[in-house]
Amino acid sequence: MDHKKVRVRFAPSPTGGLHLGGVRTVLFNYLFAKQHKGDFVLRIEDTDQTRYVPGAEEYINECLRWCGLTPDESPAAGGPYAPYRQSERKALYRQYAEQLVQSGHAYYAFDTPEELEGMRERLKTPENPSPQYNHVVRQKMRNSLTLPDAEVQELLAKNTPHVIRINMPANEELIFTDMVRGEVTFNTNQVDDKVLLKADGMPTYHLAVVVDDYLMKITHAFRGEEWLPSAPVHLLLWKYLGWEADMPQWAHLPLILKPDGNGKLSKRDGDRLGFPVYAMNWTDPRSNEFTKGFRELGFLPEAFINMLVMLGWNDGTEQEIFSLEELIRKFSIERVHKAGAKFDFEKAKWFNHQYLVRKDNESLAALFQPVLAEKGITADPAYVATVAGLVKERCHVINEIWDHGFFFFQTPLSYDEASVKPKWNADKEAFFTAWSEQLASLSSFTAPELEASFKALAAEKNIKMGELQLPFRIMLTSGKFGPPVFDIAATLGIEETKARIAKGLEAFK
RNA sequence: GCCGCGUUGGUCAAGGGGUUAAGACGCCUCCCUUUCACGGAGGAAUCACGGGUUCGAUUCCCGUACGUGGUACCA
Repeated sequence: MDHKKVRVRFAPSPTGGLHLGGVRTVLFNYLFAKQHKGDFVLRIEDTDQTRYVPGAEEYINECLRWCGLTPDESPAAGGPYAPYRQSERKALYRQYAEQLVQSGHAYYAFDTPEELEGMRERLKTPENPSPQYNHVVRQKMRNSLTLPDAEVQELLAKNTPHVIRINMPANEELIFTDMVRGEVTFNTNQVDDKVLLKADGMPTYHLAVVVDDYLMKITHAFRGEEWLPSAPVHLLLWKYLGWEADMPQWAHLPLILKPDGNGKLSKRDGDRLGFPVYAMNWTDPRSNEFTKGFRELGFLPEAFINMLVMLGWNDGTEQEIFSLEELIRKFSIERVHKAGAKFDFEKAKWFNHQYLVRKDNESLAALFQPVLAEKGITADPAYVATVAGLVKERCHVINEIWDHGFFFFQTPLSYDEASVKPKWNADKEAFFTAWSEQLASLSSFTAPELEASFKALAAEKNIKMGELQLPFRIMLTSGKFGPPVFDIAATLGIEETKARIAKGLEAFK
């Protein structure tokens, strides 16, 4: 093989939020590059000016930063092959398209959008619902293959709007080796004369991807499986441009599918099924449509990444939890699955839970502070860390720390009285009144101390612990949930504990 | 329609001519815990179908079915 430095790229178009599948493509690119001590470049494919969405590029940068998958070269960071935004490379592409026209591998086409539409309408039949501009149809269209030379020259001279199309050969078998699928075969009859250069002078994806991959010395091209059908166009372009020897190795990654079948996972499915599809919150600046993201839902980036990598890849062992460093070491494109994977949000939450439990309390507290701030609550970092430590094993996402620990930040307003009242009596009331009184005499307000004195008094008054613990819990938390009661009391502190006992006693009467 | 790609429990998946066909998520039962979780022990559940090849196919080949992607001056 060769000894070229590995260079890969992620080439999104800035049209909106970054999809799960996009992040996974980034991840595979990144892991492969880092494993081979290569470069990972971010290239923005903004050749469709009508679809450009302001803010989308910044959003992509921020997603990558959050995930810890920072590109070595990008529009923001620059690099030896700048610019990395295709709109800024516009002037570059035309010469290559013209070169292809010269060599007979491409031609000018003057058909207007209306004429194309008309052709499709005319040729459409039940057997052929989408007629292509192919080697037979092009004979009847207005292009430099059918028009007299003089007319072509005149049209060009008059700046008549035109595109440049690839001249797909008839009936050629194209074979290439895909890193995940092995040998893949196509017949050129099945692919149409794709537009290479649009009327506005911008290249289409097809031209831009090969020109830029060549110019940027990309060695391995990973992209979603949806690109497989247009691979023959790209293969031919590499060949016709005379760059065959430098063509990257292709890897078409399996898609991430809807959990309930039928198609690629889309952000619509997330809304419909109640889970995020985008990495981070995204608001479309034009429609103001809001789509929630994994980050804001309370996912940890390392868990998000781990969950994504397992969708289509495994190392052959039973291990499921991997750090980024470990993934860089162990990842192999050969072990990537060929088939698409249905997204399972339950499993995604399980991954996050694994990371939540392992994470230190201080970090969790820091991540949880914004959630508290949103509720107008200010709390001491050390206190929040204690709470996080107490409730984390029952949370799937950061935000759930609130669901399982809200009572650490606010006194219960109402109680699960149905679980207390039926068995409530004067003896129990007396117990709590007495115990509350003696709290001040404890040598330390800690869980073991509290439990010891609680037990002692219960024994003295001849009441079973179980009969007492539940009411106590409900006084403190309002319901049947939460960490061990004495841990809660110890965390709350003596004043708050006494206050809650008093308040509970009132409510249970 | 045509073309490409795919198909191991509900989901993610290991395996790959002879196996009791791993493991994880989820689900169910029990234990732990007089809360909820964590944890532990069990359980139900899988090789799409039909032909070959073979002494033997989940595994190799061919069909079929199904799924999925593409079929734009979108990426």
